[in-house]
Amino acid sequence: MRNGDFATRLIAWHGGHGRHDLPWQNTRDPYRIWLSEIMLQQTQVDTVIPYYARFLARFPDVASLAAAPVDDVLALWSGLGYYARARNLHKAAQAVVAQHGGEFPRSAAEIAELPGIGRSTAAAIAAFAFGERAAILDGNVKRVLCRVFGIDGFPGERAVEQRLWALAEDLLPHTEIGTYIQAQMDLGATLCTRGKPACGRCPMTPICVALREECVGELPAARPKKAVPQRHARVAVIVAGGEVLLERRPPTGIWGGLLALPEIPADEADAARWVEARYGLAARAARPLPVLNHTFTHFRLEMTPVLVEVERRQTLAADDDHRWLARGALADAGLPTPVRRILADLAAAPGETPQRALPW
DNA sequence: CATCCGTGGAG
DNA sequence: TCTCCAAGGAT
Repeated sequence: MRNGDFATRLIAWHGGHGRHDLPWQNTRDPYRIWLSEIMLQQTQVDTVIPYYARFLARFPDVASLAAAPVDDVLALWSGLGYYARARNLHKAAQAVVAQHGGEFPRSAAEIAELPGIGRSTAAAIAAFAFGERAAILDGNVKRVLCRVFGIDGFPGERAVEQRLWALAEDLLPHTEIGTYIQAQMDLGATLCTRGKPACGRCPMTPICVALREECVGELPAARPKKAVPQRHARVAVIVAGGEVLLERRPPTGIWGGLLALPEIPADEADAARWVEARYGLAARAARPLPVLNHTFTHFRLEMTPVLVEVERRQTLAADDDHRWLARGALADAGLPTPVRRILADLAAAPGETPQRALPW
């Protein structure tokens, strides 16, 4: 087959069977396209849609995003994961304002210089917004190419990925780039899916190597298995006067830069004493709350929240790294999902004694 | 280059 | 309950 057949089939299929009404389509505004591409990194369409709408309502353009405090950006990202995306998005917006006069750069090469934007994302933005002839290589494209061209080996391996990039470049049509890029994503997302691909409705049926050799289910090759480590953490739910103390996490590592519950050192037996010593707050009592398990891609975390009620919060003033959060402000705070869950459960649970008001 | 970085859906 | 990984990028 000729390379051109791939694009021709794809574009023809997309007219009648592709997706045309996603919230980030039907625009050439690079800001809206950029935001969607970042949110969609390692994240499925249905998950992104409500976040995308809320984010755009609050930050309709690059200038408003650049001018915002990073905490406001993280708050709108809360629950979406991979929070470095939000921090990089904010940094990139400021770079567009400071270094490009508020105008989004127009070439894939320049776009890729911005933080959080790699080769594939830069190509998608340049293609959709400016019609540049640039290849993408996301999960959808990797899966489709591995199957249609019968490429074996785990796509995360350098050699396989290089081969896929070269192939993606070779397959690029000379016209209708935006449609072609979108069609690649649509084919992978709606027909050539990971499990149960709909080969019967696929435009690549006549040319698909995996289909012909009956190895669609084996391609692309799976990621090599690795043991997932189990970690444990105790976190302090420090409550005073209906507010809970949050502490900013270090800029690197899990939940970097987010406000979260303070982590109690593993060798610290007495949570109440630790709170008194570290924060100068007089603790009345400490009691464990229900354990919560959270699974990440690369480890599991068993979190044990310990409720520590303190006399008053005046001795520890809020600063940039410490915040007292009222229950009503929970929804608007940039918290990691398990922390949000712990606090929501606490707010919903009955008090320790029926007569006493909820601690928070 | 292998590892790290979140969360939720699907099977 | 468990596995696998989705519109990847930074280090």
